[in-house]
Amino acid sequence: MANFDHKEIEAKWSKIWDDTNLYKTPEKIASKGKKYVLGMWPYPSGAGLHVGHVEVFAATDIYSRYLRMNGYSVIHPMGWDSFGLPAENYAIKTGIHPSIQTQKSIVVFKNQMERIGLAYDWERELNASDPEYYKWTQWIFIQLFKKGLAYKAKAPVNWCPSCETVLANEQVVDEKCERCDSVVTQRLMEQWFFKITDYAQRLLDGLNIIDWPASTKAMQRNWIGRKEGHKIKFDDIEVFTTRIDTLHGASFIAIANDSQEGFVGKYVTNPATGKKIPVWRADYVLDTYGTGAVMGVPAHDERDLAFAKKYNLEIIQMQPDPTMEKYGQKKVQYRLRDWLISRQRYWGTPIPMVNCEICGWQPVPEDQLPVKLPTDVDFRPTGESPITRSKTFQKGVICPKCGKSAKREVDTMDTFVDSSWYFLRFCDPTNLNAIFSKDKVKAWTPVDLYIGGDHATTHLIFARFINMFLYDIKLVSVPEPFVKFYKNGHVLGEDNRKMSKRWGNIVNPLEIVDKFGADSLRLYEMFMGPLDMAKVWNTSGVEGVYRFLNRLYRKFETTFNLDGDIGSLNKITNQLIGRVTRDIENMTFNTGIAAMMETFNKMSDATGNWRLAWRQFTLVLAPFAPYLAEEMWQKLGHTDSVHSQRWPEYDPAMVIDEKITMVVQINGKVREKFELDSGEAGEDKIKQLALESAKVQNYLKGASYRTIFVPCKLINFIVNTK
RNA sequence: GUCGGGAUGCUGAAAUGGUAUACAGUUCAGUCUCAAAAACUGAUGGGCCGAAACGCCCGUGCGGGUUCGAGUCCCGCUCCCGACACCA
Repeated sequence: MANFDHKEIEAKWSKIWDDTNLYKTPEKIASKGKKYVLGMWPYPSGAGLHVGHVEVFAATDIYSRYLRMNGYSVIHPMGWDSFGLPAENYAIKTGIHPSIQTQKSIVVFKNQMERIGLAYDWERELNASDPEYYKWTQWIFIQLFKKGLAYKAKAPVNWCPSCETVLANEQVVDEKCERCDSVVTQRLMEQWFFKITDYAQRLLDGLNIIDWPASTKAMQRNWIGRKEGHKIKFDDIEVFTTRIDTLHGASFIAIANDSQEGFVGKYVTNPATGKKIPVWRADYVLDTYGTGAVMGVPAHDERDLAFAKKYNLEIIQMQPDPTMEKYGQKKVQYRLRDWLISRQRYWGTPIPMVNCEICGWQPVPEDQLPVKLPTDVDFRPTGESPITRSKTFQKGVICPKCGKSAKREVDTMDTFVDSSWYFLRFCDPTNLNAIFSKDKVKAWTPVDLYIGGDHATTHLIFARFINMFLYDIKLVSVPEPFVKFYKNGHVLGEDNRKMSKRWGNIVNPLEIVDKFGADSLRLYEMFMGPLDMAKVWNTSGVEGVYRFLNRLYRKFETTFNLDGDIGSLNKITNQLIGRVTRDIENMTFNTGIAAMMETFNKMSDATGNWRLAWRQFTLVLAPFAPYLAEEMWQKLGHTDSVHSQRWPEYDPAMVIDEKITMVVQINGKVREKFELDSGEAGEDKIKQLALESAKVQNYLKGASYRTIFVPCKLINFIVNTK
């Protein structure tokens, strides 16, 4: 028998869903309430959608469809994190402007997303590199500046001498440039920072009220790195320590070193002992943490000991003494550092600041936003920001304060700024007068379910920070933007390695769609295992779910019209509804799909009203396999979409099996099984049956015993051996 | 080193403290076919006893413990993955 024609039904239903605007976000929120479901917006790369994207997007798609069927008003939007280095590098190589390449990639991505049946409201589509979007990214920068939370200061940055450009930390791998393998050096440059350190404690506290994976929370806690300790003065040198109880063992002071290790040539007083101790420069002391100086206690710290041994410094043996606390002052120290957002790159949001020789840095007046990215720019790297070379960018720029001629900032912002607030703009994506309407954001936020990669110490902390800032200036109504976050595990290539051109192990999701259909692709990726675990791709697994869908549809075609009395079918589909409901709620889609397969396997032996059974099955299948479910729904005689139906109710009374297998254990080992009517499976009955069994008798043999009875499960005879 | 997560058949994996290996894949055998593919049926942790059936033993990384009963809880390890890392 022929397989169902996935290409035909996908084309047919895609068009109808599009024409009827089926996935439009409702204007008014239903009495049941709202749900905001979001997958991290992707960078639209030239390579098109990756199977890893599909995993995230299929998961939010299933969940949002389920919530919609449960009567919630659901917002499930999508957009493009389109600024960034890959497009710029491509431009350097080919001369094609990044906006052209980006636009092309977006078209490809969007097409591919539609082909895998993702239920997005495209009327809310956003694009980070669109001036209508980055205008408001700039606006946020100015609000931060006005509150003293954006400032410019000298800072060391990563510099690739061969590419002649600044690199982000993520682009430095083992101290080498990710692209050309040159050793990266540090340069001191004037940079813009966001003062995220002001929010350190609140970012830490907020973790207690959100439902995130333990690992992501732990990473953020470590990153913030709160430590309670003491500041201690050794004359004019102040140190930070968490072990003030070892103060009397401090035999030297080590300060951060900007040239070479060695004795500074001066002594300071240990306040606890009154002794003079030497001050040394040491490699292991960081300028950026604490006070940039530590007290050296060789007897209690390995690094201090190593240093003391190396330079033959005194090692004082002692026991910790809590009374030392009186020599210091309590101090909370964080590891978190301010967020460096300047980039000497072209393809990003221009920093909306003007430098005046008299008035200093001034924000561009808000009515002059956006500061548009100039198009007359040679992207080739020369060591300065490419925008410097624009002939138009600085034309007629005046200081907003004094009106004299001034210069614009030529750096752009880190793309993580763009993605720190996009989830808010989705609530009111086309607003021309404001960043968004407060009411609309209040209505839809927080995000109820957020799924994506584990950017614990980048995107996920930056977005919390920006949201918290917007909360402080009363634009946003909740301090935490993402109530529940799920991270997806990586999908590895068939050879167990990260998918990469280098290994030639990349699976193109669209090839899978062509061959097996969008439903099979979705189902397979969800069936592979738990969402957050790393998975290895296996194409024969796709064939497995494909076979399942074909078997299902063939059976459907020959039975969907059969009416009949309520038979065993009704019970199995009721059980299915119960299981799949629970599995979607728990985000364990793999077991939900297994439940559908199991149910289908059972259906071949069952009897009853097939039409009713298929109706239930189709509704349960709909979030997972939207195309096939829609086709089945139509065959069942409906004229409206399966995706606007209510999620089926199940009758708990129907779910109880009338036959129960009771197990008889002897000392915890299974020795006998009985099938019983559920009404009869009481303790007395099962005990009587067990005692009648020759096998059980053999084990009991007149020995004394007691029993443990677990209703509907088992009876355990504990025999007194000896 | 610190923090987090894991370890179950040949593989992906399932299992509110209660019948371990559901659901798939793989492989093998069979049906159909001139043949192959597809589809369908069956088998697929190790061992023992057997002609077969029935049955028995061992099995969830290792060693202990709690419990009538442990993949699951507790203590101590080993290994793997991820993040951070001279953070005082």
